[in-house]
Amino acid sequence: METGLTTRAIRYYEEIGLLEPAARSDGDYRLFDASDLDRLRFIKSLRDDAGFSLAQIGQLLEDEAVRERNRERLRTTQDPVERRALLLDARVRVERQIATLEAKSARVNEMIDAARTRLGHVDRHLADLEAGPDPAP
Amino acid sequence: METGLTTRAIRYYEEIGLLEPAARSDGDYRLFDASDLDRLRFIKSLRDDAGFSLAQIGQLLEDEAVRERNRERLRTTQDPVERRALLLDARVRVERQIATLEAKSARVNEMIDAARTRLGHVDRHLADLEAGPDPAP
DNA sequence: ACTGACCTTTACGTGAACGTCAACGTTGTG
DNA sequence: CACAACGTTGACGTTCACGTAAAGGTCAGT
Repeated sequence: METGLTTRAIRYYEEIGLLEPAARSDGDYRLFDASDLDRLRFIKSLRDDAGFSLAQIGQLLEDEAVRERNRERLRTTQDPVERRALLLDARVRVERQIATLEAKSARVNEMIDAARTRLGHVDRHLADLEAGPDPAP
Repeated sequence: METGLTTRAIRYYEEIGLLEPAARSDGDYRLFDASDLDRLRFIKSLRDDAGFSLAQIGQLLEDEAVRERNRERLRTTQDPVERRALLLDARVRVERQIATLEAKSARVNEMIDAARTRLGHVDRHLADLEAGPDPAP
């Protein structure tokens, strides 16, 4: 597949409600437009690169969807109380997301720093070897 | 448990060789010292926070172990050819680790940025609501 | 119209990462 | 020393995220 995902994986994502069922051709073939492909690539990246479970990906995508719906609702209501409620709800969702993501980022960055330090050590040893093979004890 | 891991999980990690079998008491109870607990917490963090699979965690830990052994070997050999080989091997390992980690970090940071932007929007809307409820169209 | 290469669903299989139960031993506490 | 509350090892069960075969339909090319 174009996206690196198998047909089976896409079907599974539809089954568990991670994706809206794709459009179909006359002969029941799934049809994907450019935005569908973007979405699929995004999911794959979250899964492979960021290491999220499908459940977490679902949460993130659903929060996005909720946000879309809330934007719509924000435009159609003038009631300040409801507007405030919608916005506070949105704020809670986004802050929760950020906290989750930052915990992950912090841990990964710690590991990158540690690895960089190791790389530095290795390179220093290599340079030593190049410069002065068998130096004085 | 102290670490948030269940007994079963720890047993499983021993089974698959992720951990060296823990020390045992007279009655065959597992005994953990402080460094064992650190190690367990580290694994849990990699799993939960960073989202690595146990296989990946095993790779990272094994690379660490290989590095330890190589350090030992480096101290005991003077042959520049072997020293160079050991160091180049170490370099490849570390660079592969860094690449993996940076891909993950980049993706996560993208998502954090996106989330922060959303949070900014939400806060601006909330501020608008606070300042001027029902402004002129 | 036919072939081969695609797609479809249904349904069972699989590997990872444990959970859970049974049967039993150990250890701290009254 | 009794006993409740912990631990131990099998061994089977479960959830997630698909893989894979079976039985068929579809589409492009000849």
